Amino acid sequence: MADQHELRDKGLRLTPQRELVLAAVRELGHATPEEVAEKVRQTHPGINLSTVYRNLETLENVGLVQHTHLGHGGATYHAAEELTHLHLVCGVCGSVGDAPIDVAANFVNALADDYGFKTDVTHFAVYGTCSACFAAESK
Amino acid sequence: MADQHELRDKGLRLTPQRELVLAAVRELGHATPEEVAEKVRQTHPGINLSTVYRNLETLENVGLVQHTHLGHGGATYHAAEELTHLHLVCGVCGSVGDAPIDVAANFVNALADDYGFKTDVTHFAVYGTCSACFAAESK
DNA sequence: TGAGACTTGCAAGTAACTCGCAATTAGGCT
DNA sequence: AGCCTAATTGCGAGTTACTTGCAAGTCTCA
Repeated sequence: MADQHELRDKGLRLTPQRELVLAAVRELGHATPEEVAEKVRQTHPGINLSTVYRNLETLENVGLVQHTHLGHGGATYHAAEELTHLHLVCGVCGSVGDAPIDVAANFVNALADDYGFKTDVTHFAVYGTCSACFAAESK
Repeated sequence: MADQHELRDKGLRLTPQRELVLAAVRELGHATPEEVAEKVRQTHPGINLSTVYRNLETLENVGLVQHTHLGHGGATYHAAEELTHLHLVCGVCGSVGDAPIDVAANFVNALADDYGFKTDVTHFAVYGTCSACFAAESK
């Protein structure tokens, strides 16, 4: 029942929709609001898209999920506990790879030291060309 | 007249709209399509927004401009020759700072060595909190 | 100068959210 | 256990930021 309490603990009401949205985000890893809605509809067909949007926002406010910009405009949501990696988005094939935050540690520190800028590397994706596409491209 | 040839050289037709869009991007540094349109309207009031979008796309295809995602969904355009810096977007105040690409060199290399991922650091903004907001936040 | 391809302007269309509001429902209280 | 109030949901309309189809206009090259 820890699952029921984490929402209550944050001062949120425990509604089926809310639980399902959170569960969907966790299960999907990273997903657009649309994908979350689709997932939730498997068990709760009537859920409205705006409810999904509002719940994602609410859950984000209390720190249970976070969104990341992977490009093209739309945001994708992650469970907060999974946000331990950064996203490598390939501009050619569109794939999204992961890399541990550590690889960016130097970069983050440099920005902090030189510009006082406190970087959240997970919020935006890192754009480039993945190894597969790079190999294909340069052939 | 080099200005007229650079478009022709790329195999593009030289239309007033096209020139003005390119000039606007250069003058504005970084701008949304909407801002480009507004700028162009100062000298060419009738220009249509879709013409701006299409020209930005065309100019991007031939490498004269590039777009960057600064968050919130919209893209901003830059003249290709100005893309020598990365963008530090503050999530609190929304300001966009610049930093030379060099600070990311280590990071880019690490990604290349460990993941074969060829990063284009200028394409996506770097998200975080600027020094001013960080100071204000932690008070 | 003339033909043909490329461009533009315009209007309608689409995608992805956002907002207002009435009906519903969770939770604390008694 | 039942009630009351505020939070939440569903729904429809509205908004924002582009995208697309097409006819009319314009640039190039021969």
